[in-house]
Amino acid sequence: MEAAASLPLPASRFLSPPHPPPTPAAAAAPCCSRRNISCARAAPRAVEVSRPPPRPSPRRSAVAEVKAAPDPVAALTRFEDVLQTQDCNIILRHYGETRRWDELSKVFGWMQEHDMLNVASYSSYFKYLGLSRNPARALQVYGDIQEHSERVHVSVCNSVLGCLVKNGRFDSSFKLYDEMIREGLSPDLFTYSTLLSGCMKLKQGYTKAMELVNELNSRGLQMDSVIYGTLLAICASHNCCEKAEEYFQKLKDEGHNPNLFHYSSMLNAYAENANYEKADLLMKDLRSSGLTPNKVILTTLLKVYSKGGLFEKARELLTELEASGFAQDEMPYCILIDGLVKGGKIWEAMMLFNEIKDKGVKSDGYAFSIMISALHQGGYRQESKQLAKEFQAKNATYDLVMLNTSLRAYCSTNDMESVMIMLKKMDESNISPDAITFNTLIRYFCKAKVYHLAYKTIQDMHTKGHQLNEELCSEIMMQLGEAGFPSEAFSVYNMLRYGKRTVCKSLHEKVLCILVPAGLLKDAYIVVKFTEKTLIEQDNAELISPRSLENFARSFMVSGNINLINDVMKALNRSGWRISQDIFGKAIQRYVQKPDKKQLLFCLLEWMTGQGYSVDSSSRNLLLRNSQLFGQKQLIAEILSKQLGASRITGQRHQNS
DNA sequence: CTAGGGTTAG
Repeated sequence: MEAAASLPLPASRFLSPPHPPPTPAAAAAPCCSRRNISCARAAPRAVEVSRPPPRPSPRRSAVAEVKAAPDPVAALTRFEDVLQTQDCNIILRHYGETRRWDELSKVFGWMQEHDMLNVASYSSYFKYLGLSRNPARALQVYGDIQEHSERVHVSVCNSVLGCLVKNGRFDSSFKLYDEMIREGLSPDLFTYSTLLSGCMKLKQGYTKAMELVNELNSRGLQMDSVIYGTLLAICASHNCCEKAEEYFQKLKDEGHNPNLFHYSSMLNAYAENANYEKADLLMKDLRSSGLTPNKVILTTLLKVYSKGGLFEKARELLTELEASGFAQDEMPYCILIDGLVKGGKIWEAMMLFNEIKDKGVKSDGYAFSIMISALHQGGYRQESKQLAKEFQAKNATYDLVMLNTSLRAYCSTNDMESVMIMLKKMDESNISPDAITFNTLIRYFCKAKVYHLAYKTIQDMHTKGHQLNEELCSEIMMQLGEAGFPSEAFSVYNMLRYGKRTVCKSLHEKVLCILVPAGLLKDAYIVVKFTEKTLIEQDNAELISPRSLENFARSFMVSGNINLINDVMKALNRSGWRISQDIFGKAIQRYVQKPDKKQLLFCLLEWMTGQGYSVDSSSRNLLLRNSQLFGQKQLIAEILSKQLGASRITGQRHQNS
């Protein structure tokens, strides 16, 4: 077990040529040799007597021929009458094992058409769809299974769930599992194991894992050693140290011997809190139980010491790792470098970084990214950029983290050319930017005062479904307003508003102060209406100051869309602001200029009466003077007198308050 | 001749 733990994956799986020699003899060789061992003792003579004729059966040779054919579908069709489902499964697995995904799918499609699928076919196909990173196809094929007994078959279910988990589709794996249960799946230990391994990288993974453990127990299943390993790993990565200790003890109590997986997870749990005393005790326990620490154990212990600031001990341990040949790649050095940086010893970290460069330790860029970030954070911008350049000059391959790290180094030294090179690299390597990338760029474009680029990047970030950084974006919203791009500013406001449940209260007022002077009154009205809605939902104090509301109202009455005037009045009133007579006066002036809107005018006046508002004397005179324009002289006079009467009662109340 | 689980780094 321990030996297997530190061994890499079987190399042959990756080194085997894409088209292995299809000779039946070679394919059968391992099988024969295994049989010889057992058969030699049991019945040595029977082999000679009962050996079948060397001539292979027609089914066997058909399988061999399809495996070797350049066009497997054509070959399958040729042998349609000979092959059975289990033969096709052999062929399917062959294309899976040799990683020929295109042929794999074609063979599966052919089997589907010829109604030659059984649970084994599905299980295998889902496994390879997992390996070829195609969970969507697995979901689709699973969804198309008609036969109920196949849909809830535990191996079919386990394989499709495994495919999802392997590809990071944790949410859909849990959803699908619930569906399977509803349809009648009886999950086994492997089902739970598969789902639990999905909890490892999930933010709410610990809670979900506890749910699954309860469920597993209530079904009468017993946790095995591997499940305990998974659980310990989940506890460690979710910083539940005490829970990890509890499970570790339970594992022992149930008669299991902890192995190196369990110990390494425990160490990892202690590393999170830098609990080196407990880690040392655990190491004693490990050795006394007869286990030998492997590369992972020693590396994780190094993490405990590094995080705990025990740099002397960490150094010693690193030397031990080197002596054991466990320090051939940069990982253990990275752990110590990272610890030194976080402990404020940036120059010691730098020295170790240089040391591994001199030693020629194999690097994937991790050490570079740690140092580039460390220098950046320490304020050594130029040095940080130098390292980024050095990495770039090595012509190494980039991943997302390395790109982000380099990008930040270039942005903070205002090296636009290198920024563009990084973006090009990102494109070429098909790496999609994440929130960090976007925010780095937005911050940079903002600082460089290239607001249109900042805006474009915000838009891009929003479209790709990332949550915007409110502080940064509201800063750019202001800048866009100042630079004469009010529509863009409003668009940023909307992206913030729709992206988050709550935004900072002052955001609404800020955008209003951009929109009103720019004459974008309809947009300003949308802002006011929205805050009115928020007021109802959150029941809190004013989001927009009376002063800004008044500015908006005045502008709207003068030049806003006349058809919306009444709506705006109502919205203003609902937002808790007492509309001044001056504003009503402006509205009435507008209506007097447009007599065909008389219905709207009447509505306004009626509404005012209902709300206890009244027009001032000059508006009153204006209306009476122009009442013939509206053709309803009598009606206007009536409405006004009713309003006057009403306001004598309520008006006083408002003045007093 | 069905699927299938656990440990370390930016």
